[in-house]
Amino acid sequence: MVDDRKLAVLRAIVEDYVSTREPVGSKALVERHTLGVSPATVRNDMAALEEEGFIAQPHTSAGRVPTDKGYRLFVDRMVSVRSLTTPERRAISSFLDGAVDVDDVVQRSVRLLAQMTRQVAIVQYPTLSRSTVRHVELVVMSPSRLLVVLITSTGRVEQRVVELPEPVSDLLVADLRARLNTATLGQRLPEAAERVGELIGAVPEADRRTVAVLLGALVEAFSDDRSDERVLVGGTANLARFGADFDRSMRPLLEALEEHVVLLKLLGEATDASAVTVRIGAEVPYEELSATSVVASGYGPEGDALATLGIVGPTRMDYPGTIAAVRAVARYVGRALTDE
Amino acid sequence: MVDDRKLAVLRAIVEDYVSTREPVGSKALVERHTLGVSPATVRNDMAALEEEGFIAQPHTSAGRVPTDKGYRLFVDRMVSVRSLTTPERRAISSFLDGAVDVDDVVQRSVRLLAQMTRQVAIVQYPTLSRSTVRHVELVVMSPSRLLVVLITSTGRVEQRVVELPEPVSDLLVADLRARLNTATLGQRLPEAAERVGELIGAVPEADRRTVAVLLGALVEAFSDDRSDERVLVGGTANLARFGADFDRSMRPLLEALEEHVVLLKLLGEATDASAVTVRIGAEVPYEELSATSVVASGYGPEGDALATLGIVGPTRMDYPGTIAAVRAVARYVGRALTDE
DNA sequence: GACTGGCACTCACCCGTACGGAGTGCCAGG
DNA sequence: CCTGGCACTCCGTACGGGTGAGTGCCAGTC
Repeated sequence: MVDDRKLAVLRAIVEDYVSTREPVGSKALVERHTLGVSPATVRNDMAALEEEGFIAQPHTSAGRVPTDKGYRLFVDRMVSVRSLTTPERRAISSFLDGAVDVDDVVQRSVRLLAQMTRQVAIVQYPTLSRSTVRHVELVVMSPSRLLVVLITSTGRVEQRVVELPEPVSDLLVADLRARLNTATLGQRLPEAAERVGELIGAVPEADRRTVAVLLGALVEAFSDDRSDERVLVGGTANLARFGADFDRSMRPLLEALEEHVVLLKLLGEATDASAVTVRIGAEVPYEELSATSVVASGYGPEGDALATLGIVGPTRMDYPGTIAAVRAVARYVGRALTDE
Repeated sequence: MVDDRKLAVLRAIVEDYVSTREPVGSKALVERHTLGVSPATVRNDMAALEEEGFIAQPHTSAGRVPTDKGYRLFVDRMVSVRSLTTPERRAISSFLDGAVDVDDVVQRSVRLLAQMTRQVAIVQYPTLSRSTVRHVELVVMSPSRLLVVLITSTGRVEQRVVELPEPVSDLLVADLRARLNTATLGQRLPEAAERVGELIGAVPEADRRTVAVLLGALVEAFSDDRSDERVLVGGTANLARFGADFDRSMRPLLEALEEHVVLLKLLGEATDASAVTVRIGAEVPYEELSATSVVASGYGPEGDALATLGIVGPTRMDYPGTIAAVRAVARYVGRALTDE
């Protein structure tokens, strides 16, 4: 039903519409692309494409516009992700390499993404629960006050001061420190939290009450997921290019950008660090955002998905370019985090 | 020259224009306000006001619109800041009281401010250099690694791990800890940094080299002013109400909102925690933002200006309401920070 | 002298109409 | 199966007159 030439026509329509923002007609199409057929033939193909819901007419006797379904087909069947040029790669890595800590990496990424795609960029902070334990430190501040420090694979430092019901000996602390590190090193935080819970069995009966408090604090530090909800948004100024369809598409988007929980849902679950997800129009899980698309990707060191980043923009966007940009930034951010 | 009735006319024009967004004419004015005179008289006053540059006509035979100078006069001479009603106060304090830490206070404030004023709200994080030392802690992690913890009056915790060139004795650390705290407690950070520098003299010759490294890290923690540049923006969705004058006023504003340095300059120096500053149109230090006004105030515990917060909006805004809101939020945020 | 009512004038805005252009669907012929 | 031709639809724009809100000015009144 959808033969090669119809696909070519759809591709041409999508490309023209994205660049001109205007419904595209059969005549203009054959002029700008080398389809090798006459406008009349293109019209027939268009009628067929419309029949199947890939394109639509804003009104009778107007050109055609791709539908969500049309973009979907375009993205699925026709986007051969171009790899970036060497200068582009170099620009990205030099931009990210200057980062001094995790926060800085995230900030730079969001800027970079916004700049490259000319869309609104969203970067989720590396999820605590997906990162692993690099080091656990117990520090005696006073006989009954202990400082618990957790350093994760992404370089994040979490710390807690614990007030103990009874004093603990340095010996016990040293013992615990050693046990904790061997038990949790390299583990993901949720599993590490379980291991920590199990350690209570190895403690002398007399100290259990005190140690339980201490371990409790540590488990809490492990499972503190406030950072899961943190995202950074950038490139809002690119919204200005939305222009006319203001109240319809822009207002809800601006509202969504303030609700970080919404944004996280938009980005979706990070599945695989190398897979770019594209959600188009109605596929986006918010009705108000039915005129927007989301292009997202997981990212993380060594292809291990730590968190998600992506962009939000009008359904009418340059998918090949955007997908390439998101994929590239995700990859380089992953790399930058590993080097930390 | 500008007698009472002319002021009344100006006030009426400002109020009507703010609420209707349309040039206001003499007839409509006498209908909606009780000025006690006829339209013709109002017209004469209007001509005088226009002569002096307080109002202007978009085109001949149109109503009048306040100029920047007109708003300025309105704000200076006619805004009697209404105090908030008891329910309003209660709402504010209950909203802020739920905050758990400094970050949370700032986040809640920005939301509150955006909601109350229906404008874009900006809150600067409490400036480190203006807060005081609550506690300094030195913790031995291993013979040659020391953890330095600084807790400020606003509840912010800064920490550094210092690698020492040589091991230090617990005794020396205990001594330093005591000296540090007596020397810096309650001091503002910049002064505290100086005191710390002076301490080196009291240290035995043999330890100086090592201690210098340690004190250096502490001074750095004291003077780390990254937080000075941190601001939080909220209520961007309120920009949608700008509506028509899109590219002229909105795009530059959206761009400015991404540049935190620009925002800090917009908010201006916090002078006094109780003084609300109003910058109107061309008074704003950026040409692109000549269609916007900024209402800002310092805030801090006990009236001591720690940092600044405020809103940005169109010159056509409800100044009395906005000023009241900014003042109130600044006051309550200051209080909320003291309670931490 | 200050205020008022009246009057002529000026524009922006809102139609209704007309028209050109781009685009479509359909059909007959190669 | 493709193509050229043709009639039709409808958007966008331009033009023109009518309407209404608003102004400035002036002569009259308290």
